[in-house]
Amino acid sequence: MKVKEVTIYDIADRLNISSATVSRALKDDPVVSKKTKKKIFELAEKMGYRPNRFARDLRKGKTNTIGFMVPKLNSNFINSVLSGVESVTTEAGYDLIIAHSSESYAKEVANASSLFYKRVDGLIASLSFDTKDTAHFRPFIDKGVPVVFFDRVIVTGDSPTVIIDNYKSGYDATQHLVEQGCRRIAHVTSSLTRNVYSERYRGYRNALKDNKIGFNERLLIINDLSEEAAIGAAQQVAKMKPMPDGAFITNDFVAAIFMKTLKELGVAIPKDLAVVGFNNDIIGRLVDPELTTINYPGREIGEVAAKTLIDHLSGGSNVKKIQSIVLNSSLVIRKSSVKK
Amino acid sequence: MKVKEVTIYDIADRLNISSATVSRALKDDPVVSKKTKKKIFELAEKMGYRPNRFARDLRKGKTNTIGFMVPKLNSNFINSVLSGVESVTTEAGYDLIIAHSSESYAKEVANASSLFYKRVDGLIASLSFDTKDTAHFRPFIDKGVPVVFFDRVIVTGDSPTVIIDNYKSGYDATQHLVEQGCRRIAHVTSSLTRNVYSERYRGYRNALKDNKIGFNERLLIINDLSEEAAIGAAQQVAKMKPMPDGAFITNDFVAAIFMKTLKELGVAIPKDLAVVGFNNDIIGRLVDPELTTINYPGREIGEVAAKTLIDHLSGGSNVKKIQSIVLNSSLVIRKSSVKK
DNA sequence: CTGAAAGCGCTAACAT
DNA sequence: ATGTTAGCGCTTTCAG
Repeated sequence: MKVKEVTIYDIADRLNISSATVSRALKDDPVVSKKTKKKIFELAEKMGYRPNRFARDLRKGKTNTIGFMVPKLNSNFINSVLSGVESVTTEAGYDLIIAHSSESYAKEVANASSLFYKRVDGLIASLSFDTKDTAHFRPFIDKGVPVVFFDRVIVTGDSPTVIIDNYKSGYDATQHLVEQGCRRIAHVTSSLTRNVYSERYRGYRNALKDNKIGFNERLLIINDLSEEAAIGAAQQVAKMKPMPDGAFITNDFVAAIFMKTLKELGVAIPKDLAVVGFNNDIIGRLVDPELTTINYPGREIGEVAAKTLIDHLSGGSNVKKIQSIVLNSSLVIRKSSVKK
Repeated sequence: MKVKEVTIYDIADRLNISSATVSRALKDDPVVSKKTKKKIFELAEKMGYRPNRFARDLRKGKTNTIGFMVPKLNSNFINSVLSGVESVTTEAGYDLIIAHSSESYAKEVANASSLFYKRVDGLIASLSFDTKDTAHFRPFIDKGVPVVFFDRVIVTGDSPTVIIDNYKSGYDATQHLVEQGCRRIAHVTSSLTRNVYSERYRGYRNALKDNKIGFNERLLIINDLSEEAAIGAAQQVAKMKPMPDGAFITNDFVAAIFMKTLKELGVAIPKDLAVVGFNNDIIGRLVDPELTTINYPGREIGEVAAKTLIDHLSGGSNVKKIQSIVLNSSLVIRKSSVKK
């Protein structure tokens, strides 16, 4: 059943020329005459020739493959990033291998090793919740395989990061709540060892401070951003006396569930409690009231990360020279936070 | 900067044995003595050896790669499927190459060709809206590369399909609306050339018929399932006189936007109009009222599709013998449809 | 149990 | 403008 594959030798034989000429012609090398090129293309087409990538990769020592390492796949944000990455890499002729860690450090380390053995030409990565260090990226750096981090990053000095200004976004979100008259603002977020969350938290703290509002540790709720955690956070907030009058929540999914749970508990939003989310997922426009959020341009992040990597790969810029690329983010005000 | 890669020859040289023995040892071939194996493993580890996949692939003539062709990536359902596929293929040691067509037939054809040239060992695919035929899958079949379709499928006789019973699901959804007292039931769906939509439509029609409700062509709204289309459908429905009292909508995202738009137009849901969606996306539980829907087990579909493919690849079952695998789906009743 | 050697298909010197 | 040839790293007969 298995049909024999056509090789450049088969083409060469039939045309009584050398395989080298065929190889050159197929790459459209200008050194080959138009006439022979034409003959070769036609015959290749006719014989159903398809180039053998392994032979080529083996010869050239590169895979034309880029690794995409993320904590999860079932997130709107990650999927936007992926679509941005995909469009750029495809355009540039690279394949993508996707690996996700389910937010586990151990799995992330395993994935790194797997991609390393698969010899990806470059890596685009965002870290898991509990990733402690970047030792597992060392092999890539040591072998000269460029790595670009996005979103959840660690600045290593070897790999650029593509991010937004999480500090400013956190500050803006909090400031907005203050301007709406909120004085007891809860912050629902996740592990503060991750830059994205710690920066947003720092923005929250500083906005409070600049408005002379004391920080209340009980209003800081740290969890794993799961559905259960979101429900728990809402229940916790509803029980507080006095109840908070605002909440800055580090992602839209959690914010949506948080709002829903509070509504079920009889809390009016935004009247009793104003809510600001993060990410600008589509979900924020489907819930009632519509969710104020921070627009986080996933697709652009993906495009920039991929472009940076490919630039480096094609000998353009050097990835080591870039520490970070910061994209614009902005507050999107909707009904969930407007008290006035 | 580029560090030379360690090969089996380097290991062989250092140990004064042949590369063949090293190769065998590395594969844990029982024919190699425990002692030499141990030495080899240790040295390989120490020298930082990593096998060269292209050399191996070149030699063996297979890529250990599976193609995943879908119409889009930004869909909850597709992502569930992907996560199911990913877990199975990773487990079995296959890489995944992902290609999406943005619902374009032309792009789908191009993707098929690209994956064909990349010599994937197998293919898992779901068709675009306007895909007319499966000629672009012919090359795979002809070369003996197995293809498994899921969700949006065409029965070819060569490739199995993994699906749910869309007819029954459509019937159940409609029947449920009838039982809630609906008599003028709109159906919002997409291109009836795709099996999923035509089958659901058939279920809708037959449920109406079995309940002696006449079919009204004006209540059938066909669009591209975009946000704009969903808004348009809602506006269209709101203007009808008499207004429909129920709607069966072919996906949850569209249903959510449809409901939201109607609510803004002053229509009470479910009282004035009951809604049933399709897919059981998380979004359905976040909107108000919560959305009645058909549970469509994406992850299981992905797992089954991948297992079927890999089974075939490892010489287990023969993919040609299976025409289709139908997984269970079921009606999930929530507030958006309950009038009583 | 181990070794020698051919060859997978392609590319890139180095000729001519 | 084209041909010759070596070799990328591995697996797999075939021999011992």
